[in-house]
Amino acid sequence: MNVRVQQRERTRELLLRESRRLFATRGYGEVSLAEIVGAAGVTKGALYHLFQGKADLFRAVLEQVQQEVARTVAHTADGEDDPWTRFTAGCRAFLTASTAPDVQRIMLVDGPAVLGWNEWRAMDESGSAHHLADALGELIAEGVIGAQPVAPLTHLLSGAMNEAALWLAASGDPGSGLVEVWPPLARMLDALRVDRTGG
Amino acid sequence: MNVRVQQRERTRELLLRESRRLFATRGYGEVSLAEIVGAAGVTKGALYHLFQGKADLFRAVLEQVQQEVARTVAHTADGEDDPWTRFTAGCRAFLTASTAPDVQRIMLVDGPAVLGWNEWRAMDESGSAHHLADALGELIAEGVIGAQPVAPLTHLLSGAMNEAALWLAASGDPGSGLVEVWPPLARMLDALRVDRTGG
DNA sequence: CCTTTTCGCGTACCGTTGGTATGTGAAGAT
DNA sequence: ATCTTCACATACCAACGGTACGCGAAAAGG
Repeated sequence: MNVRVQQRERTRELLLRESRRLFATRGYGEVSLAEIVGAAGVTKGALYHLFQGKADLFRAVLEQVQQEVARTVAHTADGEDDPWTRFTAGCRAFLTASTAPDVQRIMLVDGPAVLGWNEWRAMDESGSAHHLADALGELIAEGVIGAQPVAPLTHLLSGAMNEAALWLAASGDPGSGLVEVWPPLARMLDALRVDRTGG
Repeated sequence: MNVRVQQRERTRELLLRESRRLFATRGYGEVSLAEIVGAAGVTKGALYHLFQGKADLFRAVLEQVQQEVARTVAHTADGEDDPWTRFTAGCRAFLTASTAPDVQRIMLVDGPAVLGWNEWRAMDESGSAHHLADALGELIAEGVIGAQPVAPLTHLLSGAMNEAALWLAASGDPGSGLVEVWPPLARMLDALRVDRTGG
C-alpha cells in the first residue's frame, strides 16, 4: 500500500495544479473538464475517481488558495509583537496576497458564485477571516478597541479588504495602488481604537 | 409601427421577469434557457431575437436590479437636507435594499462571476456606487471629511456594505441583523469626519 | 385594396458540455 | 499462485447554449 497512494496523490496534485491555472486565467464557467484533464495528462475517469464533479474540484482548488493566503497572513502577523501592529500588518499582508490573479478570480469572484455564498463564507471563516476575527478578539480583550461583537466587524473589514484587493489589482500597478488604498483603510482601522493617539 | 413594438416590449419584459426570478432563486449556473423560455411562455427563438445570449440576458436583469437599488438609495438620500445625514441615510438604505434575495444573488454573488469583475464594477459605478461617490465628494467639498481621493474610499465602503448586506441576509432576520451591523459601520463612517463631535 | 417587405418568433438541428457505466491491468492481500 | 482491490481509461448519454431557417402577421408602398 505505497505505490498506489503515491500515484493517487500525484494525479490529484496534477489536476489541482492545472485546474487552478485554468480557473484563474479564464474563470470557472469558461473552462471545460476536457481541457483540465487534457492539461493534466489524464482522463475524466481519473477526475471523477478523485473528485465528485467540477464544483468539487473547484472547491478543492479554492481550499488550497485560501489556505495559502491564510498562511501568508498568519506568518506576517506572527512576526509582530504588539497586537495592534500585528493586526494592521496582517491586513496589509492580506491585501498584497489577494492581489495575485488566481486569488482574485478563484477566491473572490468565482468562489461565492460556484459554491454559494454560505459555503464560501464558511470556508473563508476557517481561513484568513479566522485570523482577522482572532486579531480583533485579542484587541478587544486587551482593551485596544471597544468591547463589541466581533462577527459583524469582521465581515465589514473583510468585505472592505476583499473589494480593495480586487480594485487595486484592476487599477494597473498593485504597488502604487496600495499607496492609495491603504491610507483610508488605515484610518478606518484606527477609528476602532478606544484611545486614538496615532493618526 | 405600434403593435409590433408593444409585443416586442411585452415579450422582453416577460423574459426579464421570469429569468430574474429563476436567477435569484437558483443562481445563473443552475438555470437553463429552456426553463426560462418555458416560464415566460415563449421559445429560444424569441430569447435570441431579443438578447445576444444567456450572459446578455443576465446583464439586462442585473442592470434592472441595480437601477432599482440605486433609485431607492437616491430617493432616501434626497429626503435628507444635511449632507452627512444624507450620506448615512443612503448607506442604511443600501443595506436594507440589498437584503432582498434577488439583489443578493444577482447583483452581489453571480454578477462579478458572470460578467467579470471589471464589467460588474463598471455597472456598479453607474449605479448605487455612483451615489456613494457623489455623497463622499460632496462631504469633501464641504469640508466634513478630509480632502482625499474619492475612488479608493468609495470602494472600501462599497465592499464593506456589500458584504454586510450578504451577511445580515444570511444570518436570519435582516431587521435584527441590521442592529448588529450598523453600529460598527456607523463608527467607521464617523471616523472619516474631520471634526468628530457626534458618537 | 393588393403586393411586397419587414420582423417577431417558432421549429429543427448541432457541437459541446458535465456526468455515468463499464472495462482493464497492475498493485496489494491471502 | 490466486483472488481482490483500485486507479484510471474508454465509451457513452442526456442536456445544454447556440444557430439556421421557416412562417405568418403587421407595416410599407403603390
